[in-house]
Amino acid sequence: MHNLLHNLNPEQLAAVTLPAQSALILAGAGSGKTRVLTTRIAWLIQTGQVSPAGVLAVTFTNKAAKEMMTRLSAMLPINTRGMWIGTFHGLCNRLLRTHYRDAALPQTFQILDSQDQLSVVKRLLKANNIDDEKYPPKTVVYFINNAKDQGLRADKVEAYDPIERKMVELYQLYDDQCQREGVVDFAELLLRTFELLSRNQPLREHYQQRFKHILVDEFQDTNNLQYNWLKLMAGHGERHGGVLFAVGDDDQSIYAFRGANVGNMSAFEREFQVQNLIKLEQNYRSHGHILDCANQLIANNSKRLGKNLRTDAGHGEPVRIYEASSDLAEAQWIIEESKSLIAEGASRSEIAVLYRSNAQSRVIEHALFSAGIPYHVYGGLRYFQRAEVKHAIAYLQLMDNPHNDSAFLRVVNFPTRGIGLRSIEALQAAADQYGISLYAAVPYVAGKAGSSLGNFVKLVEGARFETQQMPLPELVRVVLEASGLLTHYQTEKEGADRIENLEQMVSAASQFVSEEGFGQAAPAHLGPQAQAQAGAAIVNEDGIEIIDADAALPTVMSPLSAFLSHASLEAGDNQATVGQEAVQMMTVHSAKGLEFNNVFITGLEEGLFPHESSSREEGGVEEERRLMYVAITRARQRLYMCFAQTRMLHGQTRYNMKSRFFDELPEESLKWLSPKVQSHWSATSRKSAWDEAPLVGSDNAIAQKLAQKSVSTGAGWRIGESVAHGKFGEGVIVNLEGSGSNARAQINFGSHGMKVLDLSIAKLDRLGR
DNA sequence: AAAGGCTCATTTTTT
DNA sequence: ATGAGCCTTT
Repeated sequence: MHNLLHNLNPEQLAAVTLPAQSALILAGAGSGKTRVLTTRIAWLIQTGQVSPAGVLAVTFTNKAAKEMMTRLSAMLPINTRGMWIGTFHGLCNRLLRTHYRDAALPQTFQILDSQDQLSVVKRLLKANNIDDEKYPPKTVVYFINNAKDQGLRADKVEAYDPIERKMVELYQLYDDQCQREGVVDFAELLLRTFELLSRNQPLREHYQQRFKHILVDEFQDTNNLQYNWLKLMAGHGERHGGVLFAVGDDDQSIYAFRGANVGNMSAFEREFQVQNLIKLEQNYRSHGHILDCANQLIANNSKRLGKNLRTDAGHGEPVRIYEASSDLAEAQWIIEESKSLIAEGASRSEIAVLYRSNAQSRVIEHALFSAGIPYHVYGGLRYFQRAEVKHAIAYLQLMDNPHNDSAFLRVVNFPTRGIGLRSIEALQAAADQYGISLYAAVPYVAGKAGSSLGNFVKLVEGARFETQQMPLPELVRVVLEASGLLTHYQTEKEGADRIENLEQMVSAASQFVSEEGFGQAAPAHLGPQAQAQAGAAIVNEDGIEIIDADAALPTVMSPLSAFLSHASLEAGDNQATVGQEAVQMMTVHSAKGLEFNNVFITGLEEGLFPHESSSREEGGVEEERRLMYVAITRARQRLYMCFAQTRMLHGQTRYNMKSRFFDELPEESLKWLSPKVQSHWSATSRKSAWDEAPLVGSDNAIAQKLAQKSVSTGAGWRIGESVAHGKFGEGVIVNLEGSGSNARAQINFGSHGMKVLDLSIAKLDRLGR
């Protein structure tokens, strides 16, 4: 036991060893949050306060869940595989698989990913002749998900205008359609579980009594449904209840746009009468200057629970700030600095380039590529989302649940087998008429179309029959062949990568089977204890028989069903080159939870970061500031920030002011690097027309304009330059016109708007550094 | 059924 | 500027 608690600081120790009461742990960035969470679980188990089966640990991402299990395994000699550690969605899936009957779902229900959900809605709009201009599918999806996240079914949503009434109607139709198909979307997993346990008292009490300790990670990211789900599980306001241990950081709440409600933290404190609030403020990650920046910046937010990070490490290097003349120059600077970091011995994977929006990555990628520096861009399509993989999955889905219309439509004519639009329309009509799935409607379609469709059905049935006794990886291999997918891509000229991805699915299946313990004869792979339990009914104190989820899971789910859930719930990696020794590029959002020795925060300009759309939303700028806080706290040793005077965005040149966040940082922790002014005007190493234009002339109209203007005014003002005006404050010169005494400047004063000032009259100060 | 042309939007993302 | 989705053409 002493081993476990060894090396914990006083706050961490207090959090880990709290009594069995609800607690809120305010865990600052880099304060050892995951360590506290996992050590708490280990300590509870080791001291005999709870058995591994009595722990429920909830995370948002599979990655976090996996990490928790790995760390826990290292601390205790237990098998964490059977433990209830997972994402909200993964845990709900587990519960619904077991209690599918009570949840009114087919045993082989399948999970729609966002793409599939959108396609269901599009189909629905078409089938009901609804104008998709007036009701854009994306908006409808948003409406539905939003309602579900609030815990509301269609009959409970209040509509205030005809549009909303129609939306509610569509919501109902959508749910009906999903029910017919035997599919559930992500939000449905949670809502269905919530409703199941709300209405089924014995079941609810069973789990409430079972889960003595519930632990939640990233609590600030919970939405209302998730919070209510946790309340239900913890038996809040009920006789049977576990203890809720919530860990989060309100300063790192950056997902309001997808329904996260930071207010859940204070709600939890109030509703659970939390006596144990512990702040983890000791930071083990960043040097002093970096933390000072983070602290001073976030102090500008009004709604905070309050927290200040401290470190024992020294000040370290000051934060270096660079004002680039253009986005290209910004990228070039990042290259130069990265090169010297690498020359000093920094590993490339310890350099991260962060940006507010994905569009910014392009220029930087280009510069890194030209410089021959390997890089890796986060984001993009994940493995299970790639078209060819989704096609293969669709065949598997049809074998397991033929009523999944999305899967049916995806592959009924892929590879092409002469089933065109007309056949599908006829089939859809029959399906609508009888209220059945497309697959089930096939026998009702006569003629040639009927026979092609019939052949497709035979193909699926045949594959199902043929693979009945096969281990999962072999099954996948057979389906890849039988579906014609492999042959199809073999004949295609650009198909090599796709074939490779398809082949990879066989190994993904092998890996899944061995890692998740879903061998063909499932119970044999479990430990003796689980085998004894498997399928056994548990009688609770009310004398009601309940099949507990972990006893029943392997018997209730075929390896195929399990693999399909896995494909939906864990979309896989996004690139072939994982873990390469490469510079890491990502949005600030995806950097959350990561840390690097060297971090660049780029594009720190008004309109970009903070993003312009944030000023329109209530609390938007505060969320942007938290985002900036997350960005800063990713850095261990060196932090770089930069911005550009001119930037290409959406095909237009923009002149942004530097970000307001610079004004919120402690000057003594910063080192402003004077821009190499001539680099913008005379750089010859760069091929860009933009940079070369003033020297050699070019057909780049904007560059020419720029060059002429800067000469014609003679006053020395330059487009992109920052200035200060007595009345309007700081601004950026966007354009220059006229010359001599007629010289005027068009200046963007941010919140004071765009002004055209006469340069011979207006008093302007240069703001260059 | 594939290829080429047009319009349109374009913050952030996991499950 | 760029790419995705949709529509037209071959």
